[in-house]
Amino acid sequence: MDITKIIDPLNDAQRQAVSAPSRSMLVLAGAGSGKTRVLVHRIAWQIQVEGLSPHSVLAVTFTNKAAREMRGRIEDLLNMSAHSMWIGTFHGLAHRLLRRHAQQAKLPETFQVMDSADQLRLIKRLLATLNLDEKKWPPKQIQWYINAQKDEGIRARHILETGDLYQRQMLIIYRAYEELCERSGLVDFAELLLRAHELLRDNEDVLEFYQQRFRQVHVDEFQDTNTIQYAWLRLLTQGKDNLFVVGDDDQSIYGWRGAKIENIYNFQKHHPNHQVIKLEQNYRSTGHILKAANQVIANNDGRMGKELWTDTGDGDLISLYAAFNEQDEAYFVVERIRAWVNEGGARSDVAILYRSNAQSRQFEERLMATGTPYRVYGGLRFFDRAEIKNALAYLRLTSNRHDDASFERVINTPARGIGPKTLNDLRMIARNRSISLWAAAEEVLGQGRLSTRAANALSGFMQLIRQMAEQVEGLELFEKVKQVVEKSGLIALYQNEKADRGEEKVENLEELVNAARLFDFDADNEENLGELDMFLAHAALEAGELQADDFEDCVQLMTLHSAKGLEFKLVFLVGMEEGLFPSLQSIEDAGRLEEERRLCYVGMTRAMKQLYLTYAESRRLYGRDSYPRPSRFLREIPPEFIQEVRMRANVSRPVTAVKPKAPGIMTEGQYKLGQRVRHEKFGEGVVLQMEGEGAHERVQINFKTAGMKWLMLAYARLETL
DNA sequence: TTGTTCCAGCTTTTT
DNA sequence: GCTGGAACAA
Repeated sequence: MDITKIIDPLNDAQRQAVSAPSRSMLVLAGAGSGKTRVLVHRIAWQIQVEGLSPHSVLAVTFTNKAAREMRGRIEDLLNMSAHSMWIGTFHGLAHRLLRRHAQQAKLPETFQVMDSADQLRLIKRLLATLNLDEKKWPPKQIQWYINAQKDEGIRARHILETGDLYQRQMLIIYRAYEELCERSGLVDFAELLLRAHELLRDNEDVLEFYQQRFRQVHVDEFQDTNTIQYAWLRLLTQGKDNLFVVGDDDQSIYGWRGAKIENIYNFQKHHPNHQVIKLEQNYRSTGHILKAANQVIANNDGRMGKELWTDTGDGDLISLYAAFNEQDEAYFVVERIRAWVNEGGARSDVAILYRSNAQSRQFEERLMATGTPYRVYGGLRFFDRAEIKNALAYLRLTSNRHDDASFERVINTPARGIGPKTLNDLRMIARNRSISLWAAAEEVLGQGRLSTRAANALSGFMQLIRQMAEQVEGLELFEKVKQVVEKSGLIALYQNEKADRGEEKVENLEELVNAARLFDFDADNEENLGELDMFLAHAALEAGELQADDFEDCVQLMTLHSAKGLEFKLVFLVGMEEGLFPSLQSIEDAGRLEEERRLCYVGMTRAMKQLYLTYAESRRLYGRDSYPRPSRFLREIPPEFIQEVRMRANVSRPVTAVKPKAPGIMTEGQYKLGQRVRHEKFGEGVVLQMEGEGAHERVQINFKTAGMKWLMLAYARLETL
């Protein structure tokens, strides 16, 4: 047995965590301290050294990506398939449990998972049937309310009626919502977790089975768990002392969506026999970056206490740039990126991180103007697109006719003359009789109380669904999808769409067929689902990153939230201004301000080599000019770690002066065309072209050995020969 | 059924 | 100041 592979790459603290005897364990893993590595090696250790069966392993993450990575790394390390281990997201694993025990979970075998967009639509529909005004009862707010209740494990029947009108109305809606989901066999994301918890709580045999099976339970990003997730973990590990959690209280940035940092403290209370191990050695960033980040986060109260360190030296100072306005900020950042690339850096090693998505535009424009490839994270995901959802709705209906959400979605897409009036009638009947819309439609048609036109349209639609279901029977999955996409008329609909995006939608539908072809169906899956239902669940649970240009060398643009867990050699943390970061909404509340500070900590610790902080002295926000003060987080960084960058030659450059300059040949300035120069790194070369002026002046040089390069004059430190 | 106009709202996001 | 959604008109 070769355990050196498992143990050797670890430092002392990591090794201690990995090789500790089975017990409750809390690993406080600072940013870049090898958190995933510890988790992966811990599991490998237990299997190889302690003889744990892979079958007895449960490992839970938050994202599909993290789950995939963990599985992959375990397989690499152990050189075996991790097939029999339960490694997945909370939602994915809850889904699996519910499929296996649908009956005991009091769910129909055919239940379908809906994503948040589906949920929102369902709520809007519900409001209509309840005759409630969306203005007075915003659907978003209702969605938030319902999910918040579920995250806390609270059902409508647990809520006591109070005199509060708002509360009472919410309760009425929550009740009706539960009823509707029940009837349609629909399960939202929060419901997956809550149901799974109830399943274990209320069925002793099921609980015992899984308690026996999962001898070791591992959790990633524990600081992000919410109440019900932790309760679920506790049930599974009750009385077993076998819960191994990894997390970082300083990186808890999802409090606003129900994550309970308190779970870390409660873990210690609930597991008196637990051990805490801190991972503080950082393998990512330079000393200056870490020291600055430590100082910032030290301003928070009630931390578990952790200080990152590195033995690889201090590195460069952190650069601070005070931009004239947001355009100047973008100009500066992009020029720096170009200098980085000119000096041989990869664009994919560079990230621009911002607090809110709206900030990306300025940078995109500059990047575009300079022809710098970039990629913005956090756009629409593949399975979130309307055309894809429509196709899936048709597929769902062929599989389960009583899926009301899907029924409503496509009953008039493409338009077939079934208007709101007919639909409303159906809704009323369905609601009064507690049946599905499909059943209501059948009934109405049987009674013949619709106008001929409406009746024809409706029966035409139902006929179409029945026909599709029949035709598709027995076909391969991708054939099914292909048939449905065509027969439903969706392709034709989008082909005729004159707007430029019609073509793209058709392509996306083709891509869906392709996704179905590539779908890796596990025939003896533990959920005993058919291939189609499995595919549908996959679509809901995994929204799918769709960037095909992953391979292109791109500058990365994303919010601070989506940057968590990633690392880049060169990081720009932009918009460091009061009101933006920390955001206006968080400034008043001490708790939320601390979360912003953690976000700042997360952002800073993404940087490996160089960190730039920028803010604008004036910024156009919501149509008016604002003159924000620099972020308080800047003041929390000791000045000795910061170097101020002043790139502007003339301080009061007019706003509009920052235009992309056409590359032209200029002979001004210090250098002349054909001038021979020497560069520290690239050696000797000849100046071929020049552009820009003042601090933005750049020259193109053909180096003897390093080839053609564009260099920023201000930084290149060229020596004339 | 489609196109236009008007108006509120405006962090962060995974499943 | 822009955007998305809803209301309204043709």
